Amino acid sequence: MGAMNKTPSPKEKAIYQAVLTLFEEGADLNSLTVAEITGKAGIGKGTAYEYFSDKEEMIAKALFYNARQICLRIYERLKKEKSLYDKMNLILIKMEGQVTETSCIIKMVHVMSDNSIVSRRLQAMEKESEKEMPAVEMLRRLLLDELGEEVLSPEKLSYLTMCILSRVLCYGMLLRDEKYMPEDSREKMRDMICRGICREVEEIS
Amino acid sequence: MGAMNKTPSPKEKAIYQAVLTLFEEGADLNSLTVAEITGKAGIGKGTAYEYFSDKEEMIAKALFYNARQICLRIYERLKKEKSLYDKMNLILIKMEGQVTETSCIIKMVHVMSDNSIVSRRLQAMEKESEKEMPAVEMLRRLLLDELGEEVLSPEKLSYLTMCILSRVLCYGMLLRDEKYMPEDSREKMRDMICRGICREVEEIS
Amino acid sequence: MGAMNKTPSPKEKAIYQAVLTLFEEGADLNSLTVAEITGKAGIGKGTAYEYFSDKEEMIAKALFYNARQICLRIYERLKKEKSLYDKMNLILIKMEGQVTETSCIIKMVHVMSDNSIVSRRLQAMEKESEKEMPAVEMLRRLLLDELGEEVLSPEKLSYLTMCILSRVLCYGMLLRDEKYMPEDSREKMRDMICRGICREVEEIS
Amino acid sequence: MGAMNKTPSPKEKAIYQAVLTLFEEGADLNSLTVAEITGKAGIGKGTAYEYFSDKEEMIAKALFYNARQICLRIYERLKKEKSLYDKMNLILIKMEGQVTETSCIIKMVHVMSDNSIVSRRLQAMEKESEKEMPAVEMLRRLLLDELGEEVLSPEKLSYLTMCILSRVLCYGMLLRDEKYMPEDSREKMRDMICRGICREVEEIS
DNA sequence: AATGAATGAGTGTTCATTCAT
DNA sequence: TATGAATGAACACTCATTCAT
Repeated sequence: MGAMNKTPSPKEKAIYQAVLTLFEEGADLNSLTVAEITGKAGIGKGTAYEYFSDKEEMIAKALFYNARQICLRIYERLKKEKSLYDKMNLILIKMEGQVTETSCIIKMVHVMSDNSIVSRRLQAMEKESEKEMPAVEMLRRLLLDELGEEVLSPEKLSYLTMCILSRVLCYGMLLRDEKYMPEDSREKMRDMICRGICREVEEIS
Repeated sequence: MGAMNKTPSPKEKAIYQAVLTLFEEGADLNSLTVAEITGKAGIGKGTAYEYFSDKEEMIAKALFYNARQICLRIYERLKKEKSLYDKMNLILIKMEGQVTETSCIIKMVHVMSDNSIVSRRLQAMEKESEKEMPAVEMLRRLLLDELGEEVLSPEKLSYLTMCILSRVLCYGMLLRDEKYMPEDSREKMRDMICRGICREVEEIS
Repeated sequence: MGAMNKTPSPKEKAIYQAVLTLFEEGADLNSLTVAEITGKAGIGKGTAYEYFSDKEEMIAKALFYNARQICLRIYERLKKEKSLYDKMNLILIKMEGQVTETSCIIKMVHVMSDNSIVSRRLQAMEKESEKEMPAVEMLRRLLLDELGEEVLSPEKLSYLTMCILSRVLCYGMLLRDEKYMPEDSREKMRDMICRGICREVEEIS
Repeated sequence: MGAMNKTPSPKEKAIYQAVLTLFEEGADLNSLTVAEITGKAGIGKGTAYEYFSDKEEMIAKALFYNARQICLRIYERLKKEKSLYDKMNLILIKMEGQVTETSCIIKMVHVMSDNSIVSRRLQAMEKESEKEMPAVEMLRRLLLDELGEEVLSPEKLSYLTMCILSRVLCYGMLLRDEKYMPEDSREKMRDMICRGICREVEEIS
């Protein structure tokens, strides 16, 4: 019932933050335990159940909330960059390093395509709140800022959004597989990706 | 060392097939149980442990094996298509429908980026067997067929491979998020994607 | 560190008592199951793991605690006997009958010399708590009461302690092997043992 | 059916030897597995079941057989020693060191007083074969050699046998508890024990 | 006779969830 | 409202035993 719209209570925030921290510490979201979460949050196990109906809700809402906060933050930061190229480049640079803000967002994108219970919760939340995944929302806004409202058909907007998201995932995968990549090689790679995105946006719009 | 190279024994195959079937039935790979797997495979629980050291190995090897088989099959099928555009389009078409061969491959790509135990197993297998993920291997081969060996620098080849993979993932996500999309809308989307891929390949190579 | 020093909580006591009861019912300590123990203790299986890290700890601590309690009780009882002969005789008499308090102590002595996990736990507890096995502690105190502190060299004290303990074990074995022994025959045996002990104590001290 | 009386077949001997070796390697008799035993014996798992009805029989018979062989060997060796004192002293010296022939015999004595299945098997074998535990048999023979047949009442003979056995156990326990004991200290201890035994034998006989 | 692949009953342990305080 | 002790269902994994070859 639109829980997503209210400002979370301090206890809820504590849970959200705990999940984020655990994730940043390298935990596997699928094997997080309630004890770990509430322990990290500094509240009692029973208390968590006053605010969430079960473990999956804790994690799903935490992912959603955190991804949203991070996206808002990144969005503000990106405003300072002039060109689309620079904006994209900044996002890619932010993906380097083991665990980053960005990877939390990416994680959420990933989880969306599990068949896990958390995944189904996230999808339900998306439906219910009529909000898209924060990452998608951010990229869409970025595109609208760039191209002006209503220039694009919804289809093209969807395409371009996903297109950018996929490039970002792509860079993430490259970083994983060839993490020995030296910085100058990474720079070339980022350049190819950013130019690819810009080209595509021009082409489509 | 290189267990991946041997032809799997009938029992191993039974396990692999069972995991595939369960996945096709919508199971969450992270909450598969050994009892489910061996039950579906029609063998005793203990028997599985004669061939695999633990549950994670069963699932990881099953994913790897199945993805490989499917990729080989798709690769053969793609040979019949003349142009890169048609090849890509066929891959995308194959992704439609709730559970498909392709989505099994995509699943494996996903799992690779969990922090789950299965994920770590897959990564170890990749290292050890010195084989890439089947999906990557297939796309790379496709590109080499298209452009001829050694025209591309390894960097560009990696980039293009990931680039295509991420587009495919992207289409998968679009299908999920807006699955109400009517067929003609999907067709437009596929067209944009395939053209995007072709454009990129030309541009880079 | 020194968990042995605290008064056990009610749940811990329930576990200790359950192990004792099961042992009295003739169970093999090596094949006790957690389900049996917690069932007999009247608590949930999970609860036991709030107080003990694993099954072996349950059994080892139970043996230690029970043996200690029993030894304290016997020690008080023995104070009423005047002579060493009478004290020893009382201990031997207490050993008759299939399952007795004494046999619980003996059991612990036995377990100490397994290579079982429980055995290693007991030995570790002995080290850590810097307390000897309750049976040894009791006999040593008995000897000190008899002979006065510091009359004996530590070596001789150790020797005499073990000497008595081994006689008691010996009587236990005789009872097992020739349990058809009529009472008057047993009495003669006890007499020989007690006289042997007294003779030895005099001789050595 | 008196299986104890026949010379064991080569496969049986292999099992017996395997159990002995495993024991010498520090295995806990309670957690030996059939796979370990047959593996060490170099025969198939199924084969073992042609000769033994179950795991417990394997272990019980192995203990009995091995203890018997060892006792015979020790008995022959002891003949070379002139006095009872020297014989006893030799036995004690043989007990030093972590795992020894002697400790195998002691182990059997221990197992006899478990409530384990193996223990019950051993007791049944003792009954059925009308043979005592090898260690007891050996000590009894030793005493008869020393004192001549039929000087002693059966009761006194039993007492003295157990008396010696208990001293040996006693030394074993001392070695465990104070294994830091320097050699000269151990020598004193052995002296006390041997003199104790001799004194007792004289006294009683 | 000898084997070892196959089995599944049995066990230790975990952890989401509840509820008395 | 907040807690965490208590719970027991659920699960991975082991291993004695069987039986087809």
